[in-house]
Amino acid sequence: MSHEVEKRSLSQYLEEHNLKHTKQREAILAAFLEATGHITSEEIHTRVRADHPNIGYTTVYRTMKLLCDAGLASERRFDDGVTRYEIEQEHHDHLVCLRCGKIIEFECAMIEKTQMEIADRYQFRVLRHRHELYGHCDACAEEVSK
Amino acid sequence: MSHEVEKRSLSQYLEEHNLKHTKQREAILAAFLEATGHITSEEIHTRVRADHPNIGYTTVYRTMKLLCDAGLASERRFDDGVTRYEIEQEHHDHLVCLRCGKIIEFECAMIEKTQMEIADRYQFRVLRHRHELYGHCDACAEEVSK
DNA sequence: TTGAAATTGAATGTTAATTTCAATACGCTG
DNA sequence: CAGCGTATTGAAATTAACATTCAATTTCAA
Repeated sequence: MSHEVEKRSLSQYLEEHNLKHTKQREAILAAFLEATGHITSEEIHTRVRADHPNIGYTTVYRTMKLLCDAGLASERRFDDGVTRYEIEQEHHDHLVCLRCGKIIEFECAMIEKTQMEIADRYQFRVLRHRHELYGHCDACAEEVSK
Repeated sequence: MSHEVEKRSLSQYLEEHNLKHTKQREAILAAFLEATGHITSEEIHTRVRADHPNIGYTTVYRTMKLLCDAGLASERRFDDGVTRYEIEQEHHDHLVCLRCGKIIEFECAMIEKTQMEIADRYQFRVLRHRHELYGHCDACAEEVSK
């Protein structure tokens, strides 16, 4: 059985917060971890339903919020207006293809540093940021120019 | 009379696209230009109503889209989920205070350059980007720490 | 096993954006 | 300057995504 670390992490969070350990939560966590990339609650719902036909969308929706609180997932909302979830990991930013929806992650210490300098200049305390580059990925750029 | 340049610019756009020149469009443009900063259609509607009580929200909404198409305004949507409009100008990014809503503009050639280098690395053609730093402005940071 | 408390999920509510459609205004054309 | 085709207007309805409600059900500690 995989994802043992995450399962334990969820259990710990549930215990610490006097929340209950349910099959639904377990199943949703598993479905989320098995998927790769940036996935919507809808998509997670579809996947989780394959094995657990009675799990409702609302439960998926609420569980994803819970996984975010528990530090296992993080929420992203790009310009298409739908919320997606990704596995929580080191901070990074995104390249988003406007044609095929492909999402590439990047991180750049230089930009992070520069951005703090800018904030300082305005006496601004940065709590979080978003930095997204929208355009066309390699394959789509080729298609478009045809 | 002020905003002559913008008025002419709008007229030209309307003519070129076989659209009609109406009092509403004129009034909405004026209200938008008189306001400073990042304003919602709601707010523009309220302002324009002071002088023109019969102009409906829908018209403001549509006219703001039109002004964007005409290159006079640009649309922004920060993490609070409401769309705001700003006067079209040189490219820049934003610092957004999560407490008071204050929006500070910044621009940084260094970051722009670095970001293009990153895109190149992934063979990605950037068409636009968003770079937003969320946190507390000077005054709010002080309040919060009290 | 039992019962208080948390969870579930269908249905409903919310919020902001967007579209519909009948009435009206614009601005050519004659 | 009157007529007329087309664009525009604005109130109301619709949509889309997120969020909440509540009665029924499940969990888990005692």
